[in-house]
Amino acid sequence: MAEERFDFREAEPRWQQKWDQEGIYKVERDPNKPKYYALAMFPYPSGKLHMGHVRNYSIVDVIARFRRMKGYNVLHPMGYDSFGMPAENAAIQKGVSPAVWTKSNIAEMTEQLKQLGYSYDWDRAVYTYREDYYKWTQWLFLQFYRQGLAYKKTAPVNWCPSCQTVLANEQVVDGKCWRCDSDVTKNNLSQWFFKITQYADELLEDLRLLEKGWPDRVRTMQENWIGRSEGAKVAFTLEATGDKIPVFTTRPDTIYGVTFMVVAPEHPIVEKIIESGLIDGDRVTAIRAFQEKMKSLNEIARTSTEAEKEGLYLGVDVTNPFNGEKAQLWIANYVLMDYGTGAVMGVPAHDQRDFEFAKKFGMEIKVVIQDAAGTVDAATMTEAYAEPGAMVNSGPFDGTPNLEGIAKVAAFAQEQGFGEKTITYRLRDWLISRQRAWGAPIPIVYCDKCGTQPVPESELPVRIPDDLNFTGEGGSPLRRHEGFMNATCPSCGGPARRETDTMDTFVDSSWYYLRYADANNAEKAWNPEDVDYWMSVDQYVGGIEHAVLHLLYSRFFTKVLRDMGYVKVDEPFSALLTQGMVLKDGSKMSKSKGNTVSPEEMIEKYGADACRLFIMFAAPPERDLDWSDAGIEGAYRFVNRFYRMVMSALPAYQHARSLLPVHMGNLAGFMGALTEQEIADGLRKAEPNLTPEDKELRRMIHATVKRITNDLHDRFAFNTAISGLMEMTNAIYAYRDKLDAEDWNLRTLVLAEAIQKAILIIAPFCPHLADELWSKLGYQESIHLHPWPDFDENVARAESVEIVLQINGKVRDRLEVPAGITAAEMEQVALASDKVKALIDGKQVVKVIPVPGKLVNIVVKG
RNA sequence: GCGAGAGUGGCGGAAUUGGCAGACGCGCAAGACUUAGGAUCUUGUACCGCAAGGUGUAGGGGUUCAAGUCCCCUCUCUCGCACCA
Repeated sequence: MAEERFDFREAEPRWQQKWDQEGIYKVERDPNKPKYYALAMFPYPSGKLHMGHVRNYSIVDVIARFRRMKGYNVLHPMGYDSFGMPAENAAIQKGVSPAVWTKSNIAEMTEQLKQLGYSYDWDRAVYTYREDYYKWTQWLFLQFYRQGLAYKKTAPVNWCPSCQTVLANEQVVDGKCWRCDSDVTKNNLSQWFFKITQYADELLEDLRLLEKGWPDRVRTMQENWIGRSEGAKVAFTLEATGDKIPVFTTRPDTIYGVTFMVVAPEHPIVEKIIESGLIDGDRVTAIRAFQEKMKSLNEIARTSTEAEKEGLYLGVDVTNPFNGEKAQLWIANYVLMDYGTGAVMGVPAHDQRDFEFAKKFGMEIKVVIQDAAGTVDAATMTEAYAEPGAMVNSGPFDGTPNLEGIAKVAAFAQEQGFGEKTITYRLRDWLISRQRAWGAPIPIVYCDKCGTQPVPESELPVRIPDDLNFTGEGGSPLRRHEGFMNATCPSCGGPARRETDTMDTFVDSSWYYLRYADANNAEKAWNPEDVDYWMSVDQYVGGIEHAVLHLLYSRFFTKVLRDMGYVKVDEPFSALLTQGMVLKDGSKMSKSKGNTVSPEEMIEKYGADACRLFIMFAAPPERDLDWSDAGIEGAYRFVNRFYRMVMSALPAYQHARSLLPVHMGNLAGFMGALTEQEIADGLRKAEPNLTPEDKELRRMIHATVKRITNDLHDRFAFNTAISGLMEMTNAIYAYRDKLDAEDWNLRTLVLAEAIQKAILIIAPFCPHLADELWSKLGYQESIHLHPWPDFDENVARAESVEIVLQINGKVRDRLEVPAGITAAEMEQVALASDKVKALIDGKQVVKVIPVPGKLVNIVVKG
């Protein structure tokens, strides 16, 4: 008996099959229930699940199961983000087609997900690589195109030499490719973009809607990424050619302090100056050398704060439109072509970076903001003065407080016609072209006569041919596929070339959460009624690495689709939980370090339930979790301890049932289960016979149910919820040992109630174990369709509580007092305590502070 | 450099609103059962001290009857941004 264990190897697959057959996790729209959309970021089908996946999906599964039991209509779907490089690499290396490789990985991962007992509605699975999905990705592209939100332009773009494709800015991390870590270079190419900058302001503003639901960290990261900056644009004049060079500045109030100007080495004005013949050959050679040097450095090396400031005088001067003063024109490493206007005014007195540059190259420092004491002095200053002050040496603005000056100077420039107030963003448009074949082809053809033509919607999808030749050389295989390349122009019917770039896989994942609402629609991307019912996602869970990638793109998509009338929500994800990583020995699991833990082996050894329980118990969800082999052993032991607890209580449970009249619900016979109502009614009858131990167990159970419910509902404190469950289990063990079998009567309902509630609570964490034990109680229907246990406030309330007596804040005694005790009574009993009396003897009681139900602090002197 | 988060026993972590620091688990120790146990059950387990008692939440200071929690300074770690004009 003592060695009895939960036979997970037999029971887990059996329950999985039963759930599948009965379709208990399938979900439809239901106007009579509140809806709840629980979503995990869908995986790339790389082959096998890793522990990070298990953690992510276990968290969402617990949330989904809990909400389901709480009476919500829960949408909990899963799918695969299944376009992308690894499939193509497999094709190149192993000669297997990307589709075959992807499909077999999906099959394997789906099998694993099923083994873990996740409550997905598999009928709603989405697979981005399939025609029935990417047809709609292409359709969405056409909608964007029609709105002018998809456009093609030639620009310097990020190029990953290893992936042989361009990348969006968000996909370049520290100057390296987010996927393969190679150094990214800049290439000038004609590429397709989505105009995400058109939504920059709203994407920033609406972060406020997410204040409650999203972590500060992610909101801040998006805020920084969008990088809104208010200021002014002012055009300086290159007298020699008459060209205007606009600069962007956030400090127009310092414009009278300009002593030089710097442009990016690749700024077009540089070419113009060279072409104009204004400067001699030696200088041209020097400029060329400087440009070459900058080009050879990657972005990080060139623009890091650590890097020494480098610059070169171009030999020409510009004129400040405010005062007509001349300033030297330079190029320098620290000025970036793709931010602002690529040109910066140099105000060394009031900008630290300009100060350092001026010091190094011997430029004049001119003070135009003065502090109250008048101590800012160009001759003695050792760093830029960036504090507030009054404008000086600033013509008509002298005496103006500089913070007011910012707006006034900008307004003046606007009046005079050489500048304007403006806002600059760090955010760039989203480059979506990829020179890869395993993605959704961009539905565009090029006709010599008619130009760029969108593929008509009726001709979608533009299919990826299944006879592509993956060699790894010579660019995308689509380019070499004649059948794909050659198209007819939808406008004139003449011969045309097809666009051979595919879309960034982040386009696929920017709308998959909408497709889940209506996953099998062959006529439309989705039916608005379904999307309106299910959206927005109530709880989204995934890794922090998508803070400015997927999460920003999806927000953008939602806003565009809202403006086009396809969705009604402003934001796709009302609440976001970023789960921590799963570590081993303090560092990230990786094959190269050899510190991986395979979910497969863990499930095989301890079962899915133990695995899920450990991962939910070991750390709060947003924190990193260090995998511990001893820890999962502990979870495994608990699963069995729980199982034994219920099994050993079954005779008492059955005894209680035999004492109750057979109810309608129990007509199935003696194997029928006790309903909550029957237990509650029976306990009411048994009330006079209940011993203090009985009452204490009931109190403990009800109080703990309350606490756990709160942990799960309000704060995703799965770890403390599980510790509560363990405490319940410990209490039931202790109680059971005292329950004398000779003395059985309706009292055994106390135990019946306790185990029933405990099984219900463990259900979201250990779904197989719970259903197994639930059926042992006699229930025919799955526990996962049963409501979450409730608790009775009156039962949960303790009759007496232990209070602490403190003297000067130190604990000196403890007393058992009635729960409803008043502050005055507390004070009285505290001062009556022998221990307290002895300790305060001969001292003066200054103050007595009673805290109801908790403690009394006696402050004494002397 | 800027921004965010974190720092609590041997370890993972708990303390929800300023009110008993260390719940729960791991590990360890002892006992019971046992042919045996790495199974199971029970008990103990922050530190110092024989004890009474004292000390203790990165370090220092402060507010308060009372501080892991609030305020100020310092240190360390993690993450994000990083010459953004």
